[in-house]
Amino acid sequence: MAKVRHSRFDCTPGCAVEAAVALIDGKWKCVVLWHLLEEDVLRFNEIRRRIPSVTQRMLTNQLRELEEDGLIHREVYPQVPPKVEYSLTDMGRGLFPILRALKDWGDEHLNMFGQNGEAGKPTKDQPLSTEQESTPLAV
Amino acid sequence: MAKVRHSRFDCTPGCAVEAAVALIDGKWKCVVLWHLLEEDVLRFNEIRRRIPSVTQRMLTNQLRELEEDGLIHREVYPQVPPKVEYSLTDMGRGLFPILRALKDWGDEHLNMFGQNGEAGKPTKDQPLSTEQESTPLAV
DNA sequence: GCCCATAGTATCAAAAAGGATACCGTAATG
DNA sequence: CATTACGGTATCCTTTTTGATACTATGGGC
Repeated sequence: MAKVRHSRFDCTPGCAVEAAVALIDGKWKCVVLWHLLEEDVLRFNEIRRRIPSVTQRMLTNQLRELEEDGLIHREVYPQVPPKVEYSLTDMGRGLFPILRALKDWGDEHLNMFGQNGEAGKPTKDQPLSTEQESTPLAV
Repeated sequence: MAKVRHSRFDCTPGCAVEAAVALIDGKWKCVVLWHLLEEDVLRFNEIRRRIPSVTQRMLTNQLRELEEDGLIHREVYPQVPPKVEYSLTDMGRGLFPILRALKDWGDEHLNMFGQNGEAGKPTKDQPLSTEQESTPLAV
């Protein structure tokens, strides 16, 4: 994902948007960023414990990509039980308005989730797809 | 993508964020949304012409997912040369602050793209060669 | 001597996303 | 009669992403 990210810039007005989306796109990146916004500094397993269902490999991947993109800083302490601290860079902290806007939108429109877990899954049995009966007439 | 979207809500503070990201996640969704923000109403092939490198199948997919998520409205006119109009719903228009924030961030931090096709990391592909900036770009 | 914690790698397999191509039915156009 | 435009489907294939599992090195506690 971090490899071919900037391969489609044929969308003139959406370039920056897409580029920014690409940075926070990833199954766990937002959550990681969010936790780092809250806690400032976290070690690898601290993050892991805060996101129970992430696997070690995925967390490593996401952290590496975030680091490549300059959003987080990785500080390795040459200790023998390894110690690695993750924190946001200035650039990463700059994402706050985006995450804020995302969260606001989500809170406003998707607040049916979050309280009861799996609430509405509008996959294929939701009636909002085919408006067969009320099609406006042609001109 | 639209199928397993709400399957990981174990991230207490990031729920809404992730849910919102999931909606605009997809290779062409942002661009489509952006164009619809600009033009209000567009037909299928109008969108297609504005995004030259999207395939018919992908555009259909993205539009269907956006529709499923309630972000766009699909109006089918029962004409014989088919006519389908796409427009944003209120919910879709509500995404504007997000896209705005994304674009601002991108403009601020990634402005090395878009003007001169260097300075980035073109990776292994073509270094984003087709960079014809000629559209009005009113946003 | 054995096990745990730390922060990862390596490898394989499955699933999802995306791309390429061909096809559909009809109306108007040439 | 053939072609074009419209808005898609259907099918096959490749690439990308994700998951599961096993493995590493080392020091300290038991």
